[in-house]
Amino acid sequence: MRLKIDCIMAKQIPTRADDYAQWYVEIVKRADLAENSDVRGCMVIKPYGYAIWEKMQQGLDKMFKDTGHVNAYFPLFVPKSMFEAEEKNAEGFAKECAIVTHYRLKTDPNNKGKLIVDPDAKLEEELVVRPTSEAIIWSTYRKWIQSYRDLPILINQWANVVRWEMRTRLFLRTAEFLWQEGHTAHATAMEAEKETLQMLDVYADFVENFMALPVIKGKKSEGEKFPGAIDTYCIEALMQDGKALQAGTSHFLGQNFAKAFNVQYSNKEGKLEYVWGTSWGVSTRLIGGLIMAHSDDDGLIIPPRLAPIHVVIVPIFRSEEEQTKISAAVGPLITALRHAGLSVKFDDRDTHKPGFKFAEYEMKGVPVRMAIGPRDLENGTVEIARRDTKEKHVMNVKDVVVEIPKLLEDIQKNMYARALKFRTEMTTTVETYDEFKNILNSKGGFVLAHWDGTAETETKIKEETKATVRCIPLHSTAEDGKCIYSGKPSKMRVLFARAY
RNA sequence: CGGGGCGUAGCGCAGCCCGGUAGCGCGCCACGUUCGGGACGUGGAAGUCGUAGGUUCGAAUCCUGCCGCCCCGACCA
Repeated sequence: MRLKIDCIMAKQIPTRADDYAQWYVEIVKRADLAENSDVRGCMVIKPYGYAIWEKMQQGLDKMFKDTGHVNAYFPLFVPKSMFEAEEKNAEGFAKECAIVTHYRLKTDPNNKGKLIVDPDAKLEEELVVRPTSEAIIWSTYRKWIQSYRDLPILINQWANVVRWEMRTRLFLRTAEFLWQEGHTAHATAMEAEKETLQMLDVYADFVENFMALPVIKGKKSEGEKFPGAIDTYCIEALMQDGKALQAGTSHFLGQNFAKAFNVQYSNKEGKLEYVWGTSWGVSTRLIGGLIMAHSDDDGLIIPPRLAPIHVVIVPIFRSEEEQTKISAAVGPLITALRHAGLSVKFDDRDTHKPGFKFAEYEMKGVPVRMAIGPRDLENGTVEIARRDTKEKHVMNVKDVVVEIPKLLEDIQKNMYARALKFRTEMTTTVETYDEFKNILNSKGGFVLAHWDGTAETETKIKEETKATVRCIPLHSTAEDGKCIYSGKPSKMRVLFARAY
């Protein structure tokens, strides 16, 4: 309470060290990314936040297309009987489904101006609001697939889904969220497995190169895998508070959905076989990860490749005359920078002072700020400030168009390097359960430890420490050891962490 | 669903215990001075006190019902 008041007075937000969760919420709100709506658990994504999502969409969509996928759109509603066809999938999501039971309202005869659900308009069959689209998509694929010639089907959809979570947090877990879900169908298991891993690589590539966030690729344990999948692969990223965030998943579905929806094809020998499937998705949760991984106590820091605005230009003037002169000088610069493919904002509002604008764009995480005042006009210079390090330096106007793109690249690289260094420092290898607990309670982060591979041990560790097996890393070397909990033999270390 | 808390101006809150007809900060509007790191002064607008009922001469304040939200837990791949 006291902290809150102080923060408002000082126009500052709680620091990460003070209260990480509150810091996160304040960044989201003050950077104008999103806010809680009047609908329980659902957020309004504001223009600036949505612009980041659009950047993510553009980056991912191109990568999907480059790997042969096309976009399509399937219905929001799934008839209950269809939803329950794949048993494990249905069970896994049953507890968090919103269901449509009626199709009409009517005026309340006992309460003027109010509406009630019309009891006569009960649906013959309830409609589930999709928490994920495997069911509706596989029931459609059934109609599309007869022969091996119809395969593979490589489809992605950009959509919203609803999962009625008990507790929600802006971007990280909301009742409705935006995502993309890829759903592919293949003739062979090998091809489907290859697709699963290919998309995992696409996600890792995107998160590392666009979001500047290193990830660990791995496989989920039996207990953590997607309901209805044979194998779930994931990428795990580390946030600044030492907790892990699952940034994307790619599932090898085997023939589970093909069998549930009876999707068969004739192979070259004329024999009927069940189709092999995959699904994979990332969501607006990535925005939450972006914030938690990179931002600082002064606000958001957006990696240039996802920044809606690359460069903001703040003119410094006292009189209208000065303002006019600066605008004239800035004009060609803006044109040149835009020609270089950059998104440039010239903030010449005279309703706010420069200091206010500096703080505002720092809060919004704009990678590069350029200030131009009377002094610069005389010297033919501008002041350049980079958001990631807060460093400022004076630059000749003639160098701007060449130097800014280089600077943006440097910021992108620096952000990745910083996040990688953090993750490296926050990854600990332990041999004993005591060590394991100590690390979790002192510094947190990723912990590499031996595990016997059983669900019982996983559950016990989770109950006792709140840490879970994030994944069984794909690229780690086999190493004989003993499970930290049970002492049973283990062939390799797995990645543990407390997670979002 | 269990435990706790809160609904008062756009936002954040005080007032409630001890009933007398609503206040503070930020924001907003106007004017002036400011403008190279979140400016200041003066004036101003803005609230059926969540909702329905009860007690009372009188209710933001006391009582009861209802609604909504938040936090902790359970839940959440």
